[in-house]
Amino acid sequence: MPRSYVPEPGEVLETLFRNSHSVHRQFEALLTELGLPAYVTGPRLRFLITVFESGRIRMNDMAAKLGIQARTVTQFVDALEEHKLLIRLPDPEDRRATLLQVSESAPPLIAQARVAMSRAAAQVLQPLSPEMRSHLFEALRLLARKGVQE
Amino acid sequence: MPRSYVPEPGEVLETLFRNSHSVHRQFEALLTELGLPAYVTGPRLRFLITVFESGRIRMNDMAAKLGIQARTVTQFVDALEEHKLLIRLPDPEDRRATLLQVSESAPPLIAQARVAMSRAAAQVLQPLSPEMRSHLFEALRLLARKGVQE
DNA sequence: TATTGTTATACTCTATAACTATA
DNA sequence: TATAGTTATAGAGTATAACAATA
Repeated sequence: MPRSYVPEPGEVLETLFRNSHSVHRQFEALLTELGLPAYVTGPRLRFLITVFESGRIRMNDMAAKLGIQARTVTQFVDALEEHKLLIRLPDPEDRRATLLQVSESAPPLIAQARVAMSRAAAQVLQPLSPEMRSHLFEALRLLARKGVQE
Repeated sequence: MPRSYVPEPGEVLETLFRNSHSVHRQFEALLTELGLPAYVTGPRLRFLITVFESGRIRMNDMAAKLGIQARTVTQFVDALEEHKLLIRLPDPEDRRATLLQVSESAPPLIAQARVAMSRAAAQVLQPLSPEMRSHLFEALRLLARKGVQE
């Protein structure tokens, strides 16, 4: 296939779907290999890291930020709080609201997870040249920006 | 960010994870918009299309092909057979085995789904130039090849 | 003994709808 | 009346383990 081949959009999407499962599995396997507990799944990690980067954030805002329902947020928080990675705080400005904050044990776990992510990525991206990796990243970054807008 | 920036592998993966949820949702929404029934989900469609492209295939081989467990295959087949999209045939060469084949009503539905996939992709990939789309496709194709080997 | 697919069971991610407490 | 979060419930995707039929 020549380098200038411009694929049908549907083809690109189909390729993306076919791969995402295998990529996710490789990633979760590496998390386990690095000694991270089984309850630290991909989505929970994404949730935890988002809270970590936000400092303190309302549950409601988490729902908006991740594009999930309030109910789903409650479930993530229940699971992460049970494992002492997250704490709920009352919002002093609105007694209906709840603020989230990571616990003291979260940052080391996040650091470990990032190592896992790095290794998983290195493994997954190994067949790509640095140039292609750069292209892929730029494409994903643009797609991400669009995702935020919707 | 200059074009020659080569990202950390972990960064690429994190971007991929952050986006895949939003992409999947956009896709499923379009499936519904095009009038496809709600039980035709992404994974089921992937399963159905794989059988379609194989002609006749053993359940066991489907598990290997998709990287899922035998139990999970049974579940997909149960669901798709219930909705008359797939049929089970006894394998004449091995009485333990079961062959899968799509039903007559599957091909039109697959065609419709491909339209949805095309539109979803066009929508998702809109922010990319044709050149970047081509790069993205090439990268995904290489990653897919690796996925098959594992 | 090993393999194919199923039954039994469980966990995670996600959603909608009804409800409680507050605003 | 509207909003924040929870309880109740459900469906989809995935997995492991035990089992029956067949090889």
